[in-house]
Amino acid sequence: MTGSRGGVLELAVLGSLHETPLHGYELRKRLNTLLGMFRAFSYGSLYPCLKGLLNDGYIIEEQPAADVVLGRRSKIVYRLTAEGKERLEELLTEAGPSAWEDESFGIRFAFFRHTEAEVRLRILEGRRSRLEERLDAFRTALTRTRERLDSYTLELQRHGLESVEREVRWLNELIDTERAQAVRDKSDETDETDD
Amino acid sequence: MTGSRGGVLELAVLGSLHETPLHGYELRKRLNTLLGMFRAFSYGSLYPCLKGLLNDGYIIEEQPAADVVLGRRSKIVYRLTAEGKERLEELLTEAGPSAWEDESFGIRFAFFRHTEAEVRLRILEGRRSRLEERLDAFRTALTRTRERLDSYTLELQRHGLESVEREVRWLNELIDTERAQAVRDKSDETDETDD
DNA sequence: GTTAGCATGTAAGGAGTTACATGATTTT
DNA sequence: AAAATCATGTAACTCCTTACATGCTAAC
Repeated sequence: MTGSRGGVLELAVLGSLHETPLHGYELRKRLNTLLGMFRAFSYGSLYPCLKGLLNDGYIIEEQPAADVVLGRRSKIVYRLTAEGKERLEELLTEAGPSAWEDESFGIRFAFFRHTEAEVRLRILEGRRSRLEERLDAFRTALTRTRERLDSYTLELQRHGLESVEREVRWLNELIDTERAQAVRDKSDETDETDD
Repeated sequence: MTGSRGGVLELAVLGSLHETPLHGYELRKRLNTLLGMFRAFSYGSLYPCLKGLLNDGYIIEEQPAADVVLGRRSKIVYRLTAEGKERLEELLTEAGPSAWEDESFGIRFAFFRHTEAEVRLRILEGRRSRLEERLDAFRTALTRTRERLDSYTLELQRHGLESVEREVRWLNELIDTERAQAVRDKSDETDETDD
């Protein structure tokens, strides 16, 4: 509890290291491949973040494997500790605004595999209402302003609107799938107890 | 040249005030309607920005109109100065990476009406190659990593990929339109000189 | 008469980036 | 032997947000 980084990088790092131990350079590449369409991190933020996580005991330097030992130093491989796993779980459990805002939703979704079904649903629904608020605000503003906008502004808004509506449809499908899965899980449970 | 704000807010403010004088509160609402689907600014950044622009002589406080005078003070209306118009033109003329990155492209596009046709084309093309780089990097990474990803990660990447491809198609259409317009403008010119 | 919205501002801080500095290792 | 890429790190800075502080005005 020393570093209090609280950004989205912390989650990204902990989540990545949960899959497999990695060194900084490789970690960054993975992250930027995983999230390439949404954002990219620089070394200038990654290394200090790793330092902080190390300091807090969430990760440790792994003793190098036999085949990497001789001669070549450098390459500091980090591994998640038990405290780190706990911390990651804690981060993945909170389903608040910080989970469905633009900057963080992508990373949250990327680690849905490790997120509880209930939390997944609340995050998807939170994201959806966030976007719907945006659509409502836009439509309200449209009726309020009786101004003629130029064609570029109009085209920008049309495209933005379409993008958001498209994401809402995507979320609808995901939510349906999650709900169906939840029902199936429940009936499985019942079947078992009914036997 | 004192403030050196250099952010995207400066452009947004100068661009908005170029259309019509406004006070801070109203300015923010307009901006957040105009760019609502992409981003939103807070008062905490807007007011200091206005202060800086005022200090640099890019904007001035307008003497209140007769109908706003009596009783009610507050409401500081800002108007673009000649220097401010020059500064705006300067900002709108530079067609570098700062024009087609994620954070700034939307605002740049929103003020395309005030941007030269040539610069418009270069920004649209710059944005497109930026996105195509992203697509290439992704596809390269795909062939490199022979790892099985979980369904959520896969779904995230699929959606991200589709979003970017969709924007590229949108840009293609815009570029075609711009090019056609440029040709038409040129032939108009020729017709006139040919007479 | 109190809530909601209009209106302006500041101080502290967050979450990153850029640019720099350094060196090992692999490829050409 | 030069160039590219792998690898780690820091200091200064940027741009913006959050939270706070203040007061007016309109609507219910």
